[in-house]
Amino acid sequence: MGLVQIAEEFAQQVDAASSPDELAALLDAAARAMDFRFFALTHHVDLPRAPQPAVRLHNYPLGWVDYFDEHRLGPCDPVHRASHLTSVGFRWTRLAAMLDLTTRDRDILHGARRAGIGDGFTVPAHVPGESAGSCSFATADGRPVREEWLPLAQLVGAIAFEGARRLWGLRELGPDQRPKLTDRQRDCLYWAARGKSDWEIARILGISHDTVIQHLKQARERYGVGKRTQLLVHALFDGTLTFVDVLRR
Amino acid sequence: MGLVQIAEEFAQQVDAASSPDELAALLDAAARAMDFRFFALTHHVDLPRAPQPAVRLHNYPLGWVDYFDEHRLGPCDPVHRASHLTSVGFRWTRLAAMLDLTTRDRDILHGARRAGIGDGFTVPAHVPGESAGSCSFATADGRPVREEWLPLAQLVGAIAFEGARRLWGLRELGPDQRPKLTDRQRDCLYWAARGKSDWEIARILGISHDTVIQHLKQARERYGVGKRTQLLVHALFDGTLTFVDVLRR
DNA sequence: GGGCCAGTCCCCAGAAATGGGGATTTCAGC
DNA sequence: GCTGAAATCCCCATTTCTGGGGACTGGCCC
Repeated sequence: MGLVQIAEEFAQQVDAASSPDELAALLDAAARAMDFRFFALTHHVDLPRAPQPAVRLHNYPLGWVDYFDEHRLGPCDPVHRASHLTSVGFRWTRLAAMLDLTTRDRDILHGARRAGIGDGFTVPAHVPGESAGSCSFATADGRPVREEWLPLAQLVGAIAFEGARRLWGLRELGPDQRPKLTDRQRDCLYWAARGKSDWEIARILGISHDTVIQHLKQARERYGVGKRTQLLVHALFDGTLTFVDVLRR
Repeated sequence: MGLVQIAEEFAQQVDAASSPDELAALLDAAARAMDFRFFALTHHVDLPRAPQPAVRLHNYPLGWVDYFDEHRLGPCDPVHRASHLTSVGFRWTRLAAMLDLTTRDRDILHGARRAGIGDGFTVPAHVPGESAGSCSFATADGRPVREEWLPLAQLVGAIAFEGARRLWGLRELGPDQRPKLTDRQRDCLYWAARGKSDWEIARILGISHDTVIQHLKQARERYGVGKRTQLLVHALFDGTLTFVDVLRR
């Protein structure tokens, strides 16, 4: 069976999974099939204090997990930090080239090795507005990473992360929970998000100041919020606006 | 040659490419190899310090590009909006399920069809705090998307995006140029994002109204923006805040 | 025709945010 | 012991937003 067929089958199984445990089992099997020993799919947060729900699935040795949590490595683990710098998977051997490794980083990598974790490959996964995350695969210490599996690992990691997003309900909005804005309301909100005042928006759209106020007023009503900031967050969350829209020059 | 071999070869070629034109040629060839006709790699950037040209590589028909620009569709293209809601590639047929399509959205999709663009597949890509974008592949109108190529399209899209980041020099800017907020600034922003007024935040945090104003003032300065809305967008984009934080009840 | 909705415009009063000045304390790092 | 950053507090004036009232047009659907 070709690698891509494996990826497709994996995707179907992930789609069918209905619990984090099932997803973990699928990842465990996939990791082993690719000659890895460990997997770790996680949001990069300080888990002990993070607001739920943050994603974390793995089959790392317990000793390592305890160490990790005790030292609050979520946000500072070098593998996680490196995964914030790229959009495709990378081998851990490239870490030193991607980051300036500090003494502490080296300690962390050493600690992992002592816990039995060998070489690895990490697939970053980011969705704007959500915690940064990644899906890593690692060999048992002493065993090499098999290059020929890495493209598949990239696919499997991405698919698994998206599956986790679904299972954790990170973007669930009830059937008709999504308020709809009119085109004009969205126009106004778009410029408001870019930091324009109502008066400036009026000039940009060629309508009166009062009309802009009116559109934004109604947009707030539709989302049931009273503040421009909340309106913006909701619109970004449900895809009415995107970061690209708002941040682009 | 297996699909994964194609991906590996593509990755090597992208690594070797030394100009956007070369990358475009590689993408054109890859798209055709996957039975697509068009590709479009758009890469929108937000780097307050170093103004970067936005990346746009594509082989769309000129008529469509003109239409797109004339009507200033950039900010509202539904494909771009959807690409911010997921971490894996999606077929355009799923757009309606991912977003509420407005009349204008349907017009855009119609316009694309009239310009000869058929069905497509879009791979989102995001690096927190730095850039977001996507790589799309589309068939000529009337031709179906070949499902069996989509896993490869996912790989090719991701590799191409990362190649564009390299070619546009985005990776050399150093990781930690982006603004960091102090704990207190983040506390204030967190509550501001949830719609609290400065006065309410002061009561919640047990500090004076003026101090809250001060923290938010300095937070705006760090991001180089003048409005609360912009501050919020930047913080969400680079992961300082997440939707989970802000929308959780 | 009547109802509904999007879009446009107008008014007002009060609350909130922004941009400018200041200031002190505490604590970590050199 | 000095420096710098963070956190705290205070004042001012101005702009901007929010919530409350209205009104008129042009489509669309039944």
